[in-house]
Formats: sequence, C-alpha cells, structure tokens
Amino acid sequence: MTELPELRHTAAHVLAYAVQDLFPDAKPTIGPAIENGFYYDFDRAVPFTPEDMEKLEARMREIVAADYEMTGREVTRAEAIESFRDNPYKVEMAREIPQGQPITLYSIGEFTDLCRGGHAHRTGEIGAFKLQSVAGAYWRGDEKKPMLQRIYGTAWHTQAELDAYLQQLEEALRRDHRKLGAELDLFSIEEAAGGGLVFWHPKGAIVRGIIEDFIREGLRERGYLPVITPHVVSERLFETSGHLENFAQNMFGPLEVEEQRYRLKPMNCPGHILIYKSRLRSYRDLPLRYSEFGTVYRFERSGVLHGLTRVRGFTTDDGHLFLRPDQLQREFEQALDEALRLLRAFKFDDFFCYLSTREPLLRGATDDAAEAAIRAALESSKLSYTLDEGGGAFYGPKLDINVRDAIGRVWQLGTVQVDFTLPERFDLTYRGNDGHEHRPVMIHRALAGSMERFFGILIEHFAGAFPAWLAPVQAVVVPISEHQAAYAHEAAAQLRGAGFRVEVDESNEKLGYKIRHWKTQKVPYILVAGKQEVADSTLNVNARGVEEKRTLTVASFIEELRSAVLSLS
RNA sequence: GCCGUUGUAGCUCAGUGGUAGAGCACGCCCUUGGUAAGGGCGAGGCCACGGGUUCAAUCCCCGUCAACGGCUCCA
Repeated sequence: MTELPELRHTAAHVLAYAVQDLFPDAKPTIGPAIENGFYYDFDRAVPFTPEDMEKLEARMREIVAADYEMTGREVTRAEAIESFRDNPYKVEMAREIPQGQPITLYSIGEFTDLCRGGHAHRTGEIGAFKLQSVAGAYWRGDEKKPMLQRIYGTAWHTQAELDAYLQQLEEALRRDHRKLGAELDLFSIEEAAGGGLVFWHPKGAIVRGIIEDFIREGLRERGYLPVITPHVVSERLFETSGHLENFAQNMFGPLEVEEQRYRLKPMNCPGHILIYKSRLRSYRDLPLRYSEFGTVYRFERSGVLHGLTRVRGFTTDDGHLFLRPDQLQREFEQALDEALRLLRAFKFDDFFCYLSTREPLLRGATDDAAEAAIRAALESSKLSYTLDEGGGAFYGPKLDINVRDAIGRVWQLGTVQVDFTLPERFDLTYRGNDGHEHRPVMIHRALAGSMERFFGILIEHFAGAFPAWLAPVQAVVVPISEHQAAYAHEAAAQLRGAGFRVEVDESNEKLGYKIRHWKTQKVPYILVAGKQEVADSTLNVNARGVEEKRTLTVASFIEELRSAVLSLS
C-alpha cells in the first residue's frame, strides 16, 4: 500500500493539475505532503475564492477518478529550466538542485511538475481527500519575497479515515480553549484593553491559584527562595543584560519618566541577577535558587496572537539558579524531576525533550562540560530526547520539554537552560573556598512555561472538565424545590468548611434543567437534595462521568471528595 | 507586519438600498419539580469605527480597527 506521505504528495500534484486546468494564470511553486495532508503554493494575482475551491475539488475528483499513472523521467538541468521557462519559481528550484543529484519531472495526465519524487503509482490510489483552506505564504517563508497563495488539503486512503480525521478536527474545535474559556467563564481578552492581554475571571483565577500553589509547594521542598521583582525597570538594566541588543524586537518600547528610559521586562532574569549581586556571595551560599511567578511583556506582531497560547503579557513560573560548575548536573536533574512531577500531576504522560546545543562558533570547554552534565541528568531521569546540534541556543545548552495532549497535539511547555553569558555580562562572582573569586553558572528554568499557555493547554487537555482538585467549582448543591434550599445551604456550608469550592443552585428551574446546566459547566459533582435527602441528612451524588447515582451522608461525601483531591483526581 | 475570510443583541446566527429578526442567555410572573432544556411576559442593537455614493446606507465603494485561518517567530 502507498504510504500516506506519498499519497498526499500525489494529492498535491492532483491539486496543481486542477489549478492548471481551471486557473492557467496561476504558477505552481512547491507542494509538499505535511502532517495530515498537503499544500501547494501558487503565484496568482487574483486570490482563490471559496467557490474556486469547490471547483478545484470537483476537478480533482475527476483527476483521481481518471486514475492517471504517475510517470517520472530524468532530465538535464537545461531541459528542466527550458520546460518551466514561464515559471521563475520552478526555474529557481531547477537551478538550485545540487550538482550530481538527478533532476526529475513527474507527470499525471496533462500535468508535469518538477519534483524529486515519492508518489503513489496512480491518482486513483487517493482514496479520500478534501481541500481545507487558502492562506497567504511567502515564497520560501521569507517575508521579503513574494506572497503566494497556499491551498491546504487533507488526503487519506479511505473515506473512513478522512471522516475520522475531520471528526478529530471537530473535537479540537470543541476543546478550543478560547471557546471553553468563554463558555466556562474562565478568562477573556478584551478589545478595550488590547490584543494578547489576558483577563483572568474568577473561575480562571481560582484554577491558576491552584496551579501556582502546586508549583510553589514543589519549589519550597526543593529549596527555592521566593523573590518578587518590578515589572518596569530602567532600560540600562537591559543594556547590561544584552536584551536590548538581542531581544529588542520582542520588547515593548521605552517609557520616559523624568528623562530616564524605562522598559517593561521581557524576562525576569536580570532582576533576579540584581538580587544575587546585592551582596557578596560565598561558595557556601550556592546553589542559590530564586523563583518568581514573574509577569513579563513581549511585543508580538498582531497577526500571531492566539488565545492564551500566544500573548503579549504572561506570567512565567520562572526560576534562576546560581551554581558552582560542579553543581550543574545535580541541579539540572532536580529541575527535570520537578518538571516531570508537574506534568504527571496534570495528567500529561506522554512527553519528550529536545536538547539544543550552542552554536559551534560560541562553544567552549564549559559547553562540553555542561552538555555532558545535561546528558547525564537526562539518562538518570530516563527521559528520551532528541538532540538539536547547534540549534540556536545562544546562552548555553537548552532543554525543551514537550507534551502530547489528550488529542495528540504537541505543545512546548517547560524549558531548562544553562547560561554562561549573563554571569559574564553582570560580572557575577562568588568567593570560593580558595579565597578567590569565581564565576557562577546560571540555570534558567520554567516548568509550566507560562501560566497563560499552561492554562490554555490544560483547558484543551481536559476539554474543560478539570479534575476535582483543579475544578473552580468542585460541587454544586441542587435543591429540587425551594423547600430544600435551607438544607442545601447548610450542606454547602459544611462542604466549604471542609475547604471545598461549592455553589448552591437556587434558580427557579426544574431539576433536569439544573442538571443539564451544571453538566455543561463540567462541574465534577452535582449534589441533589430533595425531600428524601433532607429527611436522611444525605445528598444524592451525581458524579461527572459516572452513570450510577449514590446517596451519601454529607460527611462521607466530604471524605470522598477529600481523597479525590489528595490523589489529584 | 503580510495574504485571505469575517464583523448585526451577552453568545450562536438569519436578514433587507426605505432606520432589524430568531434561538440561547438575562429579568419578572406562573409553576415547587427526582437526575441533560416546563410555560408566559419583558428588557436588550450607533447593524465594529470613519469617510464617500445616494432623496435614503446595516446593506454599495474606500479607509481604519478587531477577530479568525495561515506565513514568520516563540513561553
């Protein structure tokens, strides 16, 4: 059977064929297979309309039904350039194919494309496909180059697979944190305040508080010290740190106050460094571990903002470690360990890491030592990782932790980075046991990444149905009629007294309506109080995801909820 | 920022060159109920904003802003 990438690549050719037929003015450029589908970029003066897409899809169906054979032949560079002389993109590609590599043309029916190959044998092998969207895309991803029109599609062996994929897309839509955020009243982004700035509503803020408490608890156990640093500081600080030089395009512009320029901080590290520098440090002080839920502001171009996952103001669960070089491995291990504890608690059990090392030009002996320490830490944590040699890490080697969520999407969360640069820039020292000054190493680490993004991912991961320990409302007491209202309040008071987040639903509605309401609000426990329950001092427990209803005394429900919360379920 | 799409009630969306509608949500009333929607009434709109065309613009044209889907980048 044809592999999916080959089938999708073929589908891209079919699309280009259809475009050639229906819109001969469009110049095909490149059209690869991608995850779940394919795209093809065209240069065309007039944009494709939704109606164009329908026509293209219909024409593609004919091409697939015609079951053309995919035939390839090798040509010389000159022949390739000649046959695409009206298409500068193809000519550019033909020119750039390295010497010695075969140049091939592939044809289906009346359509021939410059292509390295990897196709289905016949167009009929494309079992099911669908065009999805049109979008602008720069030629070769370079915004200085012409904007092309990219048509996205998806293709599968069978209709059933296509349907399953489309259903998965719907599921993702259903879980979209922007949608659930509004429905569950968790957060909003307000036009009146500006894009990319998050307003946490009470229910969202409650969840965030629980997450923060959880993280703080772990940090306390691991010897982190809390610090709190200003949001706006003199620009000079970022000159020293190098942010103005390297990160300025991501920073908000300067604020002028009494002829001094100030900046919103884009990172917390310079502030933490100032605390380190505020007095002399001894080797005995190290490792020194500072942590802060530090709110930072970064300028992002308006087009990239997205819900909670891409914002302009966010709070990192930041931490900076100041270390002797010999402490690097142990501390790195600890940071990893803490990251895994966090991820497991939030029911992520599929994660993997990318280790990016410093660009070769910047590498020194310290890098090798740090890299060895990180690798050793990774081995001992039994974490699988992919190495990204020279992967752009500027300060030192860096480890990114990615998770796969409940519907298979991958997110980057935490990061642990070794930094040799800032200690130099700020001339950080500690007094060694030899009486001399030494240079500490820094680790930057954020485990959840940012509270905003982490929350957004959690919403989607749980589809808004937070486990009881996280749920902003853990239980609702629902009196069947107003005769049970007093009892409902009494029960709720007991539950609150036991430390739980509980509401009472006194609305003038029938039971079925209230049940439906709280089910859609994804509250873990709905506690029904009718005549019978009042008489017996019990509650009828309707637990989320559990068909069977049980009648429990208030005390035994408290026990049950308590153990659910303690086990983080 | 760039390309495309969209902007009508709190939300989801109809609609028309002659100043606007539904469902849900909201308020009041009736109802006092047994596990996913009981009934009635009511309130709610600078039809995103600014220009233009027209006797007349929510509708047509231009611009701006915002959201959404991408490109690029990242927590």
